[in-house]
Amino acid sequence: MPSEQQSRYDQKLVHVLKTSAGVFADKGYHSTSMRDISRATKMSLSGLYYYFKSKEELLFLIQDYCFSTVIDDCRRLLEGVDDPVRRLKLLIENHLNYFVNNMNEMKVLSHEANSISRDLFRKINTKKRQYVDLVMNLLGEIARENRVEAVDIRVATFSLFGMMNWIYNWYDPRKDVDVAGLSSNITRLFLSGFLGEKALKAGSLETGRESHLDRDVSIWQQ
Amino acid sequence: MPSEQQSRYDQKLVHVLKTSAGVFADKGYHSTSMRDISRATKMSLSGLYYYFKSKEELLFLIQDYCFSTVIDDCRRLLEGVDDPVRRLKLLIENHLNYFVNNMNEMKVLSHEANSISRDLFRKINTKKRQYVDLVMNLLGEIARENRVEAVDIRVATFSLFGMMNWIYNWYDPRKDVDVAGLSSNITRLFLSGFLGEKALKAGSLETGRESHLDRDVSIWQQ
DNA sequence: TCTATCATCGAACACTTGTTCGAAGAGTCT
DNA sequence: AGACTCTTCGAACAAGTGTTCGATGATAGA
Repeated sequence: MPSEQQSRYDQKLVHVLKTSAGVFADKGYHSTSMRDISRATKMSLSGLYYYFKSKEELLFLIQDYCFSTVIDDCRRLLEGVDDPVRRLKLLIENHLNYFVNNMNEMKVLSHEANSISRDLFRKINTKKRQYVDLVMNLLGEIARENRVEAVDIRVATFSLFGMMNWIYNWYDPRKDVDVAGLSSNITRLFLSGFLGEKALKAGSLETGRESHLDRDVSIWQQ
Repeated sequence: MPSEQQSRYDQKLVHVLKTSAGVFADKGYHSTSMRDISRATKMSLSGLYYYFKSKEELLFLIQDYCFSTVIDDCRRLLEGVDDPVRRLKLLIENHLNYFVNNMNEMKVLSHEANSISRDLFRKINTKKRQYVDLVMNLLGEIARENRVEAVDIRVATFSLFGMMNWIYNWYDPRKDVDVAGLSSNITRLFLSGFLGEKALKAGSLETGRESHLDRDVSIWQQ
């Protein structure tokens, strides 16, 4: 519904990207052949190259599109929210929600980060660094406000990312708690861990089920 | 010193495994060719096949050897320790210490878990499941003792593994805190997060620098 | 020194890989 | 209809893949 303004080209490109992401997520980038992609997309081998000029660019398009959306959504969500703890909670919620609903793409993004050459890697990495810095600064702010001590901010930052990004290794939507549960669990786990004994004083830690995210679930809004 | 009982064969095998692990960690398993391994080990292409019968078995040997050591070390370390919190702390310490000192092998183990075929995958996965269960039971015990509520044990378990296993994506021994610091940070982060406001009551959470691990640092004890 | 096992090697094989190219189909305008 | 661009395709190529095989050097026990 959001826009039938996409050209046939865009629609098909999106279809190819999504399908390819599924195959990459399943078999891994390097052991997926262009023939596998051709089979999955029901397009001829050479026909694929009308949409990108190399297998690597295909990977890049998936990663870039996917990551850009996470960041944009995040920015939009945090707009106007000042309390850093609240900001962090929203960020975690957004990240996990997106991850679970676009597991294939996010797995490719997390797992194949180094399967890409220098130039293209740079492009994605600047965005990634911005995102990481956002979290790191947020944690720094929270630490200052709550006089958190004896915690290395870098370790804390990447511990949080580890908790969130590792889920593609184990999370099964059919067996495990739903996204809201996952989100509140990880938020509580990390935040009260980070704040330590000061967790209660910090307030705003109610694990309410009131999700701020019932928006579209797909990256490619198709 | 632990044993010069190794035959020339064993010594060379270990050398090949360690070198290969380095290449795999660097370029990834699937985009490393046997010719790359041949170059790195300074052995002929065909000569390699005297030590394993396929590229996949090489990967398996690395993973199996590496993971077996982590588990064995862990078992030995936990022997006789009863307090579950203490047990968990030792486990985390062991895991991280091993990870940092054998970054290549552990990266291959974490990152290339699915690059292996069904049969061999099974072999490693039974060990892995034992290890995961150990942690999961430990957390269950701790949760019961301390009346931890509103935390999904499975989420908590894999969050911990996420924190620990993600480090190959960011940890740089030259820039970051040392292993002891990493260990105490993550332990504190996770444990006081898991216990929540009951962290203090649980005691034994002093982040003492008294490491229980000044033992051998290499997997292959060469 | 002879011999049997261990360890290594060069050369080749069969196969898959990513990518290209020219041609032909589909779609839309005049 | 024709003309023009957008999209798709089959066939082929050069390069790289994992693996095998028979032969040769090294090693150590008799």
